[in-house]
Amino acid sequence: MQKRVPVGIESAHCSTCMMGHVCLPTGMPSHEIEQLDTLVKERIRVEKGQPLFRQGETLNALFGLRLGSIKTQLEEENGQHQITGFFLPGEIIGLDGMIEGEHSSSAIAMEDSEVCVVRIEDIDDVSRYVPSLQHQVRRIMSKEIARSHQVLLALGSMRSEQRLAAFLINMSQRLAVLGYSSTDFVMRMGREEIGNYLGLTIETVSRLFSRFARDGLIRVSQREVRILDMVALNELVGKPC
Amino acid sequence: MQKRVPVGIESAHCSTCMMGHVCLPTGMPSHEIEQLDTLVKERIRVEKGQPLFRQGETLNALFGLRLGSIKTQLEEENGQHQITGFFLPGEIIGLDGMIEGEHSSSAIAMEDSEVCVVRIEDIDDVSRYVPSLQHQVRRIMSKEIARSHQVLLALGSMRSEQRLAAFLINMSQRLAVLGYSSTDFVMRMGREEIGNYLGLTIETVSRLFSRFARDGLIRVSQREVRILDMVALNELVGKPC
DNA sequence: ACGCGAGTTTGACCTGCATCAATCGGGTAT
DNA sequence: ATACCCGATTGATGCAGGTCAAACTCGCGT
Repeated sequence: MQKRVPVGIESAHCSTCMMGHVCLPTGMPSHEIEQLDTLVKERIRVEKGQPLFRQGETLNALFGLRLGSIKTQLEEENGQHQITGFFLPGEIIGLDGMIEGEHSSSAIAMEDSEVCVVRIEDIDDVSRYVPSLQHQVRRIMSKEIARSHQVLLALGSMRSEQRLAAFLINMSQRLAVLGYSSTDFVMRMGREEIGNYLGLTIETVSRLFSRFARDGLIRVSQREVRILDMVALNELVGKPC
Repeated sequence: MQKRVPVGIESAHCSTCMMGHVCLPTGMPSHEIEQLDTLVKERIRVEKGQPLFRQGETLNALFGLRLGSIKTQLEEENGQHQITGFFLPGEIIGLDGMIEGEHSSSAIAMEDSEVCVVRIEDIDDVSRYVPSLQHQVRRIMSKEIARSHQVLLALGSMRSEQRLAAFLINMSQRLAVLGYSSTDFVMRMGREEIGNYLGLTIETVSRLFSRFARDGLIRVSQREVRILDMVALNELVGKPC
C-alpha cells in the first residue's frame, strides 16, 4: 500500500476549487484566478502519520493543503524534534523549501490528507501572464513569517496558561475561516504535539486543559473542545499584565 | 536633528556595493546584478535607538542593512515586547511587511545604521528584466522563515544554557561571513535584549555569561566576547541529549 | 577628582513547570 | 466480554529559572 499517492486531477482547478477563497488565490481578481488553472498539475494524498516531505529533501514545490491536517517539524540528529506549525486546509506548506536546495523541516500528515502540488518553476512561468501571482506568493510567505513571529512571542514571553489560551484562540479563528464552528471543534493533534509546539510537557498541557475546564473556560473530552468563555481566554492572553 | 535621514545615493549601486556578496544580490549572475542598480533609489540613516519602521505602519519597501545593526520586535498593547530578530549588515529587513497592509513588527536601530531602500513595486518592475530577482526575494524570505523556525526550536526545546550557546554560535557564524573574527567580537545588544530574545531574564543571561566564563568557554567583558572553546559550546547545544 | 546613572553582576529566596510515577479510560483485537 | 495498549490524567516531588534586592562597574559630565 502506497503512502503518498497521486490522485486524479480532473477537477484540480483553482478557479473551481472550493478552497479558493482561503488558499493561494485569496483576493486575486477572478480573471487571473482562471489563469492559475495550469498551476496545479498534480495532487497527492498522504496517509495519516506519513510524510509529505522530509527535512533535507530537495523539493522545488509548494503544497496547498486541500483536505486534512499536516504538521511541520524540525528534526535534530539526536531524535529530538520541534513542531513549528499545524496546517489546516487552504494553507500553504513548504515555504521554507524555496531556497534552491532543501527543505529545512519535515511535513507529516496528522490525518489522511490531500495536497495540491505547485511546482516553483511553474509559478515563474505562470506569473509572466499573471503578475499578481508573485504578490500572492510573497504575501503568503510574509504571513508565514509573521505567524512564526507570533509563536516566538508566545514561547518567549508567555506563561504556560497564556500559551495554551493563545493556541486555542488561534485554532478557533482559523477553523472559523474554514466555515467550522469557532467554539466547538476537534483538535487534530494530541496532547504531546500541543506540548511540543508550545514548549510545554504533555503533563502541563493536560493539567491546563483540566484547569480551564474546571474554571468554566472550556469543556474538553479527548480532542473535542468547546469554548465556553472566549472573553476570559482573551483576557488571559492579552489584556492583563 | 532628524532621526531618519536620507543620505546621498551617488554610490548606491548593488553592482559596486561591498555588501553585494552577502546581501540581496548573493549568488546572482554578475550581468544581472548590474540591472539591480536602479533598484535602490534611496538610502536612509537611522540613529541609534530610533525606529526604521513601526509595527502597524504601511510601508511597501524592503530594507537592506548596509551599516550598523537593527533589531525587530513585536509590540503588545500592554507595553510588552518580544524581540524577533537581530540583523547585521547584508541582511534584509521588513519581510513581514510584504503583505499590502502593515508591518507586523517594529525595527529599531541598535546603533547608528544605514539601510538601502527597495520599494516593492520596483522589485516587480525590475524583475521583468531580471528573472532571477524573484527567486532571490523568495530565497531570502524562505531563509527568514527557516531562521525563525530555528529560534522556535531554541525557545521550545532548549534549556537556558543551550539557548545562549546557540545564540553565541549563531552570532559568531554571521559575523564571520561579514569578515569579522568568529571568536572575538562585540555584541551590539545588551543583556536585556539578549534575554528578551531568548525568553530569559536579564539575570539568567548574566549568570550564564559568568558561568561560561568560569568554565573557560568564553571570556566576556561587557559586550565584548571572546570564544575560547567553540567545540564545547557546540556540544552544549547539540551533541548530548 | 567627584558624583551620578544606566547597565550589569551577584546573592537569597521562591515558584512554575518539569520530572517521576501511578492510574485511568477509550479503542481495538481476540 | 476480556485483555491489551496507547494516550491522557492526576499526584508527589524537585529543580531551573524567575523574582526581589543589593552592590558593583564603567562612562560621562562637571
